[in-house]
Amino acid sequence: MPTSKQPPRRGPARGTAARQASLREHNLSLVLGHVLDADAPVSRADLAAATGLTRATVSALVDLLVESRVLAEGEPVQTGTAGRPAVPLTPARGTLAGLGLEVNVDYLGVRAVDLAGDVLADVVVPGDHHASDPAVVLADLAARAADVAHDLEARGVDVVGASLALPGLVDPSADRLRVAPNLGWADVDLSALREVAPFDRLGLTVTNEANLAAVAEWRARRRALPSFLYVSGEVGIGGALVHEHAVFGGVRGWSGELGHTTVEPDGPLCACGAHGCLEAYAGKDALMIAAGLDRLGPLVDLCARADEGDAPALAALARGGWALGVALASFVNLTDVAHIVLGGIYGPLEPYLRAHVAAELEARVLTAPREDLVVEPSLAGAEAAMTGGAVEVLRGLAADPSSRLPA
Amino acid sequence: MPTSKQPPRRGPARGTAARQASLREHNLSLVLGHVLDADAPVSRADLAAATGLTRATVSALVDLLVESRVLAEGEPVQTGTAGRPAVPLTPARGTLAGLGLEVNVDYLGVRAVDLAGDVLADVVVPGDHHASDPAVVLADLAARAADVAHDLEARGVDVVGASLALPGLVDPSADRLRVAPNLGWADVDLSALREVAPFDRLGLTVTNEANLAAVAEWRARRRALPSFLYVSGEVGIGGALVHEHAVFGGVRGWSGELGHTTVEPDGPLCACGAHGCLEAYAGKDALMIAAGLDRLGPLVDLCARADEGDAPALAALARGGWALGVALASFVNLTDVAHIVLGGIYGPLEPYLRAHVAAELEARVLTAPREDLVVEPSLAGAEAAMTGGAVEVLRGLAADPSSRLPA
DNA sequence: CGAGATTTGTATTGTGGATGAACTTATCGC
DNA sequence: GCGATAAGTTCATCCACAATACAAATCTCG
Repeated sequence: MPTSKQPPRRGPARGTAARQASLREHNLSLVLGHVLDADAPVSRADLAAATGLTRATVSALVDLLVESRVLAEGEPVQTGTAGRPAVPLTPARGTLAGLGLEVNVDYLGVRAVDLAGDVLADVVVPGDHHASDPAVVLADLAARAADVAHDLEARGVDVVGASLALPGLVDPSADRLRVAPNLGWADVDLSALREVAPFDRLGLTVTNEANLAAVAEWRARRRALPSFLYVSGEVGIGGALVHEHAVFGGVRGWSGELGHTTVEPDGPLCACGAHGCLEAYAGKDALMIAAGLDRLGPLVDLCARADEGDAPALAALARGGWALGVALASFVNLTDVAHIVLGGIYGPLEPYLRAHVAAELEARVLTAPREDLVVEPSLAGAEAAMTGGAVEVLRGLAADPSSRLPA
Repeated sequence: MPTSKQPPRRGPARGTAARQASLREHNLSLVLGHVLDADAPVSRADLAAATGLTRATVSALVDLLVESRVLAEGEPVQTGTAGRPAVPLTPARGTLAGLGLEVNVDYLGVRAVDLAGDVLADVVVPGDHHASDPAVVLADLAARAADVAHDLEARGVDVVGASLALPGLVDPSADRLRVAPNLGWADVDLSALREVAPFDRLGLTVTNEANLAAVAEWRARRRALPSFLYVSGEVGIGGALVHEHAVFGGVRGWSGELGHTTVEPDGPLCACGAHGCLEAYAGKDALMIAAGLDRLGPLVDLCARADEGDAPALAALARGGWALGVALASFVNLTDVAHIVLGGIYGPLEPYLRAHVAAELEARVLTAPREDLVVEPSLAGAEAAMTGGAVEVLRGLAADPSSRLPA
């Protein structure tokens, strides 16, 4: 999880001493998790059966969660069966919200999501941030975030945290953005941002855009897909592996540079200085240029050309799809992931890429003859990373609801 | 961890209800972990300071662990400082042992290791298991394991479990070996093996050889390297990523087929049916044949030729090292791992491969200009997977020492 | 329509494990 | 030998969950 950071320890026996209060924390999180994951409202009795706790214990925990506005009680409904009707419990609406922020090449924005999944605020500001000044852009973003937080709090919503998505390599330990090629940013110190309102109150975590988009995808699939690879196609190509409902964040906290998987060692020169990287075949710039279009033009131009049967466009997509398939096949052999979600520009392009990707996967994945490998376009919607950031904040809350309990 | 298997759940709130006994389990494991990780014997007071538990609680926990022969108390030593001398606590020697088993192409064996790291029994039987009959080989292995377990128990050693390493894709959910190309095994049902002595008593987990070798490497480095990539070079090439002291086991429990990373999409045909896989450049067979040697010959032949300056041998190693570097660069870009350990045949070959690997990493790894990336030969010793299997059994014990408490 | 059955949720008492303070044990320094 | 110091133990207390009993709300059936 991008949010959790433990101090480094020498051995495998991580963690800290467990005391009585730890039981509370664990069981609060357990109960809350069951309510959040459920498709329909559940009762205290349901929770007791599902968790193995007694009804008395569940009641005590639920009362705490209701009091702290995390859960809401509905009106009892007659189900037609014998017995006292159950009180339905649901995630509270409009009480607590996570803030998801994003700076990307062509927009910035702020989105607030509550525990029920409702979007309480949504600000998306188009703009060209190519070669922009980080200080200016981030100050603009902070001001808009402060406005949103202020409005929400006036409406009685507690904002519990904020998460910023950036299209680049983030180093959480050094608290800086290492490099975001498409913004033209490098070595941006992020610690100063945490001193600025509203982040001085809310806190702020900064994460790679693909990782947070993957969280949004996970939620969009109703938390039902435990493991998948999210591929974020933009100018660069990011990947985020979700494994057992957790984003695998790379060894040092940043990762997923799928775009710099080598496809052909002596292939075209990539912006990174190496030859034959996936990005040089299947990044947005590479596709647009190969199709004879403006590098900065809208993606729909490429789709339109392809629909017309334009030969250069089709060739660009075939080559991009082929390269993507080669890179994904290696990735699948390494991780055995069985589900691949194509996001970013690959969402709309999926119909054009599909066959080319599938052919390489079929030829190169070891388990292809025996196992199903699903490749699908993303369901996470527009500005997925903004949604994912907000969801990630709420996931942090769900992992430790005791932090929100009234004193 | 290969040993732990939870039932699949829908959401992120994994785990089960925490009750009072959970505190004991957690804190027992915490205390034990500190003793196992320590470089020197520690006292109860040290443990209290390190864990945050009170001395009273630590004492109670340690007494349980001593009683169940997991920890041993030494004689108090005068340290020269004031105060009552501390009782040094160490992992018990010769009381509990894990059994590590392995079937590989040219040998099979059984190794027993205790909590102190001593090898209590070691049986390695050379033999050619190319195209062998799984039933015959596994029956042979079981008989030798039973002998070892019997001898140990006659010496008062409790054997707490067994772990089998196989050079292939293991599917723990279906309880079968899917395929082990170099043994010529495919779709071997492993559940029957669990009914045979001694595994009917000891239990048995089956894991990919590279994953267990990585565990051995982790221990050989004194548990001090939390994250690294272990590369197992044999006829095939496996990889195991250790992340925060845990083996990343792949999404479905098997993984790490580094050997089938595509190096050149139109490269030489690989045994898997695809073209240009790493294995076709840098697998043992590929190297030997390219050097003009017998595919099945000993590795020292290749080293000898290289030492003589034999041109085909040097060319084979250059090409293999180049391909390995290309594949590892993609892997590093995906995971940001900062430490690569070369095991199997790459241990002895490391001096010959080093420069070629490093050149490609330097050219292709995004963070190469800024970050140190260490590539080293393995320290885990011969038959690393056998050691790793035994260690893994003991790690399972350390994670839940309450299971060994006397009733 | 009323008595029993059934299920939900609450109140009460008991238990296990950690805490914290006081106590005992063993050594050092003077 | 005596105080200081540190390790380890004893014991009363607290806290969270378990178990049991009970109250509340609905259905079923005579």
